[in-house]
Amino acid sequence: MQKYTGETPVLVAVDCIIFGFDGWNIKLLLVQRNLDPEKGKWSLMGGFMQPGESPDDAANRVLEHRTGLKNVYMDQFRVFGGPDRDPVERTLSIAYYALIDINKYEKQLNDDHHAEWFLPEEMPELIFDHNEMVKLARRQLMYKAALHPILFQLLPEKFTIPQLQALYEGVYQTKFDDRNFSRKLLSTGLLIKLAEKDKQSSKKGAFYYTLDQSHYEENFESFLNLVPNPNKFFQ
Amino acid sequence: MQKYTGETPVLVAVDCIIFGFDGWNIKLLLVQRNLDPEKGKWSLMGGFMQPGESPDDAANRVLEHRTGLKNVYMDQFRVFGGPDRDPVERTLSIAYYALIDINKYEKQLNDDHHAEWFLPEEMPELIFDHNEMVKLARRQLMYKAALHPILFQLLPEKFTIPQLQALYEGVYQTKFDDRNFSRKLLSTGLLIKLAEKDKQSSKKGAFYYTLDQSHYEENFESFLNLVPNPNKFFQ
DNA sequence: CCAAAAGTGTTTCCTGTACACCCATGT
DNA sequence: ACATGGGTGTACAGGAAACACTTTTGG
Repeated sequence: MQKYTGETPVLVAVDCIIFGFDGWNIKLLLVQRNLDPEKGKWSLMGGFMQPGESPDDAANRVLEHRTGLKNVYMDQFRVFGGPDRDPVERTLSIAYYALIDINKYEKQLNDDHHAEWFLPEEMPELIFDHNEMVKLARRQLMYKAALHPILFQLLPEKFTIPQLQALYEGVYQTKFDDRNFSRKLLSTGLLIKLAEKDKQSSKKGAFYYTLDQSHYEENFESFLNLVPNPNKFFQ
Repeated sequence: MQKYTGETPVLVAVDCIIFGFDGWNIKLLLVQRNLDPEKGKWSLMGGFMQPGESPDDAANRVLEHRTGLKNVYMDQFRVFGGPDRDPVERTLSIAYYALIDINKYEKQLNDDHHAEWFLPEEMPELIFDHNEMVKLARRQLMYKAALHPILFQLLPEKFTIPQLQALYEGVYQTKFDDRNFSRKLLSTGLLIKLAEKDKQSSKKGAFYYTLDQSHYEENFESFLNLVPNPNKFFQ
């Protein structure tokens, strides 16, 4: 077989920044690295791309292996490729962020792999350039979630509007006006109201909603305005 | 030196979708490929990432080598990594789009490298998955230019508002209202009016403007609304 | 009956859009 | 004078944001 001679191949890895939401806070899933160098230190979930795999395949495999979840929302957001980013050998990393429903996550795997959920403020130091990856992923999430309804991916099938709001407030670290928030979200036409109420967090109870899947997919690329004054977060 | 054993390295390339604007139309710069396979066929400008180079370095090198231009606006927008995308050998491609001032481009290099500017509608078939890359790059350009003032990068130092409008109309393939367009752009505070007028295209003449560089950089990440009814392009 | 949270109403403001008109000037 | 494009003025509609109030129900 013909080859491109004289070119130097490099290793290619994928790294996943995995976001979850526990009802109050956004959290990140980290693992303790099980190979040298930096064995035992905290890192993102990642792995090398295998022959026959596309980068997306690799990212999905890593995610399934670590969390037991398939068909997860993922966004490839940046390649990290500085020549010295991995001290062992030149490795290119394709970074993805993933949004998962924390309730579907299998705790069993968690323990097996020495994985743990962290609040962004309480994260330990990570290996290599993983700190930078997390920083960029959080920014990217804020950017995209201001325009597109991706945060639904972090919630269970049915959820209440106050839950949804708590999620947005977690991502943007601000309080939003309750009344405007619910009206804004309802006006998108993305939500289907259910008969059932959640009575856990209040006496009156909040109605459950689900996502209108077809409407969601059709208008996903359009610009919405889900966050008040988004520019204040990007200046 | 320690190594990750058992992992398969792959070649990594960068490919650049280079946009230019000749005053009336958006154009794309393509080259005739000078190595096998597919020698002589049209392709994007690309090259392999070299040891010691980051992907951004590689993209800048390719661009400078082919156009003579440095410090060009580039955006890494997607990795193309299907296992069979290059028939010769597994190659990952990191795709960038670049926006250049067509007047600064050196025609000499053009001829040397068998490069040519094409209208998007008149482009030849390209090798590998380059057609798909172009398609995605054009979409990405529309997306980003609706929110951020990147299209200025395609114009010379000084330009008139009608020129700017023609550019936007080229990118979105629509007519915009002249009066609203100029008012909207002026209200961004990005433009500095010059004393001089361009009398080429009208008797009254249109004032030249330049970009307020500091304002541009400071607010680059904020959302602007530069395009009327942007959602119609993404539904 | 009161407290606590859900969620609907109302008003104000501002921005995006549509459309009419005046301006400058080379021929 | 007049045609041709450049640019400003105006008027309206709809959406975003600020703030008030009612509704529900467990204790």
